[in-house]
Amino acid sequence: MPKAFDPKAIEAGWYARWEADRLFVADAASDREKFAMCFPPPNITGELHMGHALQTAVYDLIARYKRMNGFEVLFLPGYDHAAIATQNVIEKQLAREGTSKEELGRESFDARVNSWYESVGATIINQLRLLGASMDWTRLRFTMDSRYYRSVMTAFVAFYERGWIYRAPRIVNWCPHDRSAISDLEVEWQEHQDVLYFIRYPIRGGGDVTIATVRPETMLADTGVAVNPEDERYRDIIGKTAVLPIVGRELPIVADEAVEKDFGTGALKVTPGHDPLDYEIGQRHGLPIVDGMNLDGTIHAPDLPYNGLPALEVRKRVVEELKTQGLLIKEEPYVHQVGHCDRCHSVIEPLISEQWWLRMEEMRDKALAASKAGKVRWHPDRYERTYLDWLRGLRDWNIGRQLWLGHRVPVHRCENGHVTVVVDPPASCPECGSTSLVQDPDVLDTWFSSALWPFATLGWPDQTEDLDAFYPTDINCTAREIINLWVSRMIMTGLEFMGEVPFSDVAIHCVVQAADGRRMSKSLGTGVDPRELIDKYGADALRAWAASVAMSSQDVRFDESRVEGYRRFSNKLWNATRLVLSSPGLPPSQAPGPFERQEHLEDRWILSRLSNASTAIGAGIDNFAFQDSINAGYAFAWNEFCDWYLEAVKERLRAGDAVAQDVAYYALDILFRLLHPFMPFVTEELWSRLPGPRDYVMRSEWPDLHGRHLDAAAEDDFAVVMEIVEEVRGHRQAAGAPSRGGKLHLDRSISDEVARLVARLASVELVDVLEASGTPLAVAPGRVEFPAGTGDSHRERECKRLREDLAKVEARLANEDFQAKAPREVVDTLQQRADAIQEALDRLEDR
RNA sequence: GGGCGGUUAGCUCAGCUGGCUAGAGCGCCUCGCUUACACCGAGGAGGUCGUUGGUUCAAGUCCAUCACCGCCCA
Repeated sequence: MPKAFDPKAIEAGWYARWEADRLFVADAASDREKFAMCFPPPNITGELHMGHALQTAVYDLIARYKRMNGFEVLFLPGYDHAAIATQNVIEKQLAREGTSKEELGRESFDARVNSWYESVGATIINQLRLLGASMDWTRLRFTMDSRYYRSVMTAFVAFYERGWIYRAPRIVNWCPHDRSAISDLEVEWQEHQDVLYFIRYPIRGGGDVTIATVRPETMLADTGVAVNPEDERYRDIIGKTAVLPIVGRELPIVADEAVEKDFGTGALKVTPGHDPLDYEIGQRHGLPIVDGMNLDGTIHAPDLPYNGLPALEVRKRVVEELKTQGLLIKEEPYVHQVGHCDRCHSVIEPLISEQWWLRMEEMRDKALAASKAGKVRWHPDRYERTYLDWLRGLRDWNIGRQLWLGHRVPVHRCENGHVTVVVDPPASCPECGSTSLVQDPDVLDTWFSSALWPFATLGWPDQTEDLDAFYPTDINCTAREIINLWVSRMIMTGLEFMGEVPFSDVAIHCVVQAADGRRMSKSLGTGVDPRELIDKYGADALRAWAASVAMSSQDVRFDESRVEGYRRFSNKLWNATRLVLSSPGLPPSQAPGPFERQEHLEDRWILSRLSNASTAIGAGIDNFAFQDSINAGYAFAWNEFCDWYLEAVKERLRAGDAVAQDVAYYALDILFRLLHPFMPFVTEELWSRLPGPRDYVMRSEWPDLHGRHLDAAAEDDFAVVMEIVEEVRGHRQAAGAPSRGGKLHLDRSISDEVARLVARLASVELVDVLEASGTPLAVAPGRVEFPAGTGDSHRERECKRLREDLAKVEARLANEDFQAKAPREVVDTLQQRADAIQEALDRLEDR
């Protein structure tokens, strides 16, 4: 075995073997209990980032754990076409090449998109393999595959037939760059420094009213003025008519409770075509809608010189014009939230547009009922409220998008105006037989297709064996921001089409931030590429780090040194194994135990600790507290097995002691299995090197020891060993003595076994008698002496510390209320502690 | 504006239903290349647990208040 562990040397090889031996392929026909997870499909927009790496690590550790626990596990991979995002990426590419999708035309664009899918899809798959994800690649799914496409169409038709899909003009969030509507959830709000303009609108018959707006350019589409009915200032102008400057349109002045008295002047210009609130006010008062903007974000005002100019340009010109007319009263700096497209970051324009809508009422109610019945458990549970709050306020979903990429709405119109909504494109109109059919140009919101993921991937609407075997799936793990976009919608469609929630548990993992505490950003260069980390530290290190932070109560600032720490851990495991394997006279098989031969204290102790670790690691996974598992594994392996056990048995191993060999092998065997879900590569490698015939560690049984080997007496005795050793070392270091040598005398009350272990671990010679010149120990009756001197400074430091402790403890014990009200146990424990400190002090002070 | 989370060692984070003598990794200081590992070993320094009140025999842990940071939804 090489002296240092090199992740690169083993990782690729193992993954290839796992795959070749079909370890990850799920068998729907198996009679084992099924466990399924459909991996959240990454967007096919490019490389995977740290969030994906973390999420993959979590999923995969669960998958491997469940396999080891005897489940037939399906871990299904895939990716998502992410319509808007992907279209944006490809358009940017085209722009760099000096062309555009319009120039290419729809067909060439499609070809371009398809080649993109191929290359990026391969990149994503490759990255997941690098991470060691044990996914069933035979079941890889893509939302644009023909089968998946058909599922999406089927869902649309089913909704349509239920009467839940309709087409209607409404105010929507319009992205002028993408020339598409987007949903409320796809709007990002950013703070803008703007100007609030106060503009005077004359009133017919005398007087005027001043309104305030940050968007003067939209006034061209004003159709009313509104004031709050409670507002004394404006009571007498309600019902009058204002005249819109520049345009000359007559604007009824209406009273509406939605108007905020405190904003601006309290009088609101109403532009129903370009503001959601104004739209509602307009509806209530029968105000007409004027279309003031083109779909590319330029101003639509046919009779005015502004027609066709960009909105910001018109803003300037309108303000100029108002100034000349003396109608601009004042300008104030104003900070407010402006919506941006979360994909291309353009400013969102609210405008009226005819769109496809999906009625959500029935699905929402079913989802709420399912929650009430406790069908979905959330981890941490507080996220259930996030989900429920959103559901309760849910409105109809705008599922149409005006993009070139995605699932085309399966609505076909013939020349006679008949509408056909079917899964497969019809050859002719079922009503009039016309063969001149035109399909609706809109595509579906990407989330519409993702919402079907847990069952569409399994073959729905066909009643496939997979669907039967693996639906409902078990766990969904994702980021907070996806709860409403995706998780809730999966739950709703799952209930609707499958009659059952798509998974029983939702785990929300943390967000990995850059070192500055902000989101990692490619454009700012604060992103970290998981592949670089794998390259430097190995996939195991990255995964162990991910498991240690994934369920943090807050988002985590990325700290590379923690990943590095787990690489060192891999190396530690490697070298511990190397030491054990160097023991002469290897046992022939891997069936150590049940340890009928006489074990030494250190053997009984490490077995007890191992048992403890196995419980802790399993419980951590079961409770979605992965950090507990990884911490328990790390502490056991490094601080107990390596630091104490191996040091204690080194000589026995070298001497070929069969019991020590058995115990060491056994502990490593169990340890690698316990760590395998977290660090699959290094554990596979090391486990395979242990003696005896071996299959794959993932196919071995999960070693839940159920308390086997627990040995309280051994733990107590070994604790004494550790205490004495540490004190001796403390004295040694304080005395400036060399790292070995010196004499130790221990009282007869200390067992021989403890004494011998102490002598070995502290590198001192045990003596029967020690002259009074030795330094007394605090933790046990005994004395230690080094050739260089006694090192009283350590002793003095200890005395000081103990006296301070004692004072505190005694003060608490002296409190009558404490004695009277605290539970007996607590009082007793504290009293024992006081006694112990006193005892130690007595020993130290007795020269 | 509504809701949620966070504020613990120089840094990144643990601390469950109150009993802590507050932990880990990294970093720092002092020793040590002792045939598993210098990707290491031994020893050590470092925290009035954001503020101010309250409940309690006892509060990092519960309640309230304020301050700052972040997220979600309007």
